[in-house]
Amino acid sequence: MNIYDIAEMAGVSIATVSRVVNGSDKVSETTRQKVLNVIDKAGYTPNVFAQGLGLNTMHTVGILVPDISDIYMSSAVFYLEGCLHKYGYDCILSCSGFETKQKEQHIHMLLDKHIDALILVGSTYAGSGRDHAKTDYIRDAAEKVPVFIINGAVEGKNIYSSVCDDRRAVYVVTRKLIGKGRRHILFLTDSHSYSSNEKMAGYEKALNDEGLPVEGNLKIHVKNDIHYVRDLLLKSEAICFDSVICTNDSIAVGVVKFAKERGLSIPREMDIVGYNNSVLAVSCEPEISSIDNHTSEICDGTIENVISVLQGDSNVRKHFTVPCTLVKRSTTDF
Amino acid sequence: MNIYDIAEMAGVSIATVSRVVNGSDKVSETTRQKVLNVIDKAGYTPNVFAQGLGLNTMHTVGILVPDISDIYMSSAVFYLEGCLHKYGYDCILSCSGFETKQKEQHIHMLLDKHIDALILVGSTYAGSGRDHAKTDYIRDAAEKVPVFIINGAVEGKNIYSSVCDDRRAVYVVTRKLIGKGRRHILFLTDSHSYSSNEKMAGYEKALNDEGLPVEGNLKIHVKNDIHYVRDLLLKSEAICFDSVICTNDSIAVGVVKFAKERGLSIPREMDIVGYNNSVLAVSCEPEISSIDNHTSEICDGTIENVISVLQGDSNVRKHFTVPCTLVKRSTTDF
DNA sequence: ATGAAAGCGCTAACAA
DNA sequence: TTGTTAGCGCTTTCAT
Repeated sequence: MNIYDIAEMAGVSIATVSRVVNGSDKVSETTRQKVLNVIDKAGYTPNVFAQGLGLNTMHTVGILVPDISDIYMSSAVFYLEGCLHKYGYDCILSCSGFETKQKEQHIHMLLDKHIDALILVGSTYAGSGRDHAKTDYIRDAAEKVPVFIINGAVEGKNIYSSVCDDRRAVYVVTRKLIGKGRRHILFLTDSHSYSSNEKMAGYEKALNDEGLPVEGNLKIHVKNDIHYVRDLLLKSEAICFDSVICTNDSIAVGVVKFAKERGLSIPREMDIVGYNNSVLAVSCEPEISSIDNHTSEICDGTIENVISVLQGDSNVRKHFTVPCTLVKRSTTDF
Repeated sequence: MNIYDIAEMAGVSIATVSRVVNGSDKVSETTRQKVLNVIDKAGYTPNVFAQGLGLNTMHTVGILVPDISDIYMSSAVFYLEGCLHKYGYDCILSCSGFETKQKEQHIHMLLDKHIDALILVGSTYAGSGRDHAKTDYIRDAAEKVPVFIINGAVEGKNIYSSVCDDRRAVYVVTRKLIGKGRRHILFLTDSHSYSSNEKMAGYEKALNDEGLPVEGNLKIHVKNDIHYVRDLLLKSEAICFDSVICTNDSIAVGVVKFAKERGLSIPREMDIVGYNNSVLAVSCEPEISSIDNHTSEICDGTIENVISVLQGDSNVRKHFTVPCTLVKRSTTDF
């Protein structure tokens, strides 16, 4: 069942069928209806490969994610897919892990499929935000298709990025903590990504602005694992702290478990702040105050950009920022 | 940069290039190397649309999921994508929601892309397992491509299904509960899916086998929402129960919150069993004993099937079952 | 072992 | 408004 069959059945040429299928206005209403009827009866769908060959697009965008089983990224993909679907785009999903080699390999595989755009989810793709060379592979990809980064900033032609204002969010929270009287604020992260660095920058700036020292042993890199974090803190009797800022909720849950094990009263003796405002924040007791990075807004905004760029719109923001907000629960009292 | 360019540069015909690219053995080693060199230098990749047009495949499989932000499904997709990638397949991901209309629409969109196979993740696609007509849309899809169901059983030509032995797992746990002396076991589910029904069947059979009545008000459908569950139970003073089996961990967390609010000692005064053994089970306090349905095994097994079917292998299991196991934590003591 | 040429199903430029 | 036809880049049959 191809365009020739439909043309014959409708008594028109394939060009006319093509026009009808593609909604051209250069077809009389009569023939349009005639063709539409035939198409409907025959249940005809254009062959996407042939369309792709002619137009060099199959209306797909590639979504690259380090780990879709991560609760934050899966919800991002959920929003992205939903928006894209509305605009008639399908998405090819690929999980690259966190290693550069693999990231590049996955990007190649996606580019080979002639995707219309590439979306990189998570700041891991933005490198540390310091070493320019480490993001060269993104600029390479951008030679072929527009690249959109969710929560990461990379400079380059044909690259569009979005971030949430992590630096500011952590800055504000840290100052609140200090204002309340905290003096030993632990900063726990599981990553060296752009986003993680931004958060840390906010943390350090707040300390500086308040005239407090930035203590090296209060900035710790941990595994993204509840029990690992709990056990690490239980073992680390040397470091003393009275509050904790975590770069995701999973880490924060580990801290809550630590505090309970130690018999600490939360938040009286220890404030705990999580990140991403995921279901993990409300699954433990006390429920965790968590910084919400408004994933849905970032994703919506990004897809708008994607569509604009694909439609040749020139007024597209190369970079936009979404504010973060602290969702207050029971592990803080400010 | 196309096959003609390569042919010219290598001084051979496009047919030869094609043979080399596709690993045909009807090429002399000399020319193979010559062509390979040119391809390498030029950085040539075949146009997948043209390949697709000729071969009617682009080596993609469609993955349909009701909600990728769900922690269980995102980890399933994680395994699936990983396996498929190994075999050189890309996956097109689509999130259909739980409504039949939408499911069908999404399946159509996937089929239009000429996917090589369709994977349906989650028992929501298998209907209740009772009403045959409700799964007709799956059989329709199976006319076009082989369909594989993760955790659901549907009969039909070209349909391959996999389930975990939910019925047995719940049966065993329920009997353990009864053996321990529990007499009012609450069963909480958020779905009417095949899997949910299986779990309930195991629950009921255990009660029957132990000579206990199946009380209607102890089988409750709830929303998949921690606070909703907690509040519902707090309000429901009329129903009395001494233990709870939940069809996912999120519900179980709600029950834990309820029990703590009521000041109940867990598991002395109340046993709680979760499902899926997700991170939610270990994020609360006490940590939840949860039935693990071995998602990775199901996914691995399914992808093996996918590859076999696509390679024309005839010895493929139409249906396989993976056992579930209870991961014991602190909300049970047997 | 290699090449010539006919499709695969569609879009779009050009003609009518 | 409609039709004719030349690609799009590849695979594959059939010669050689």
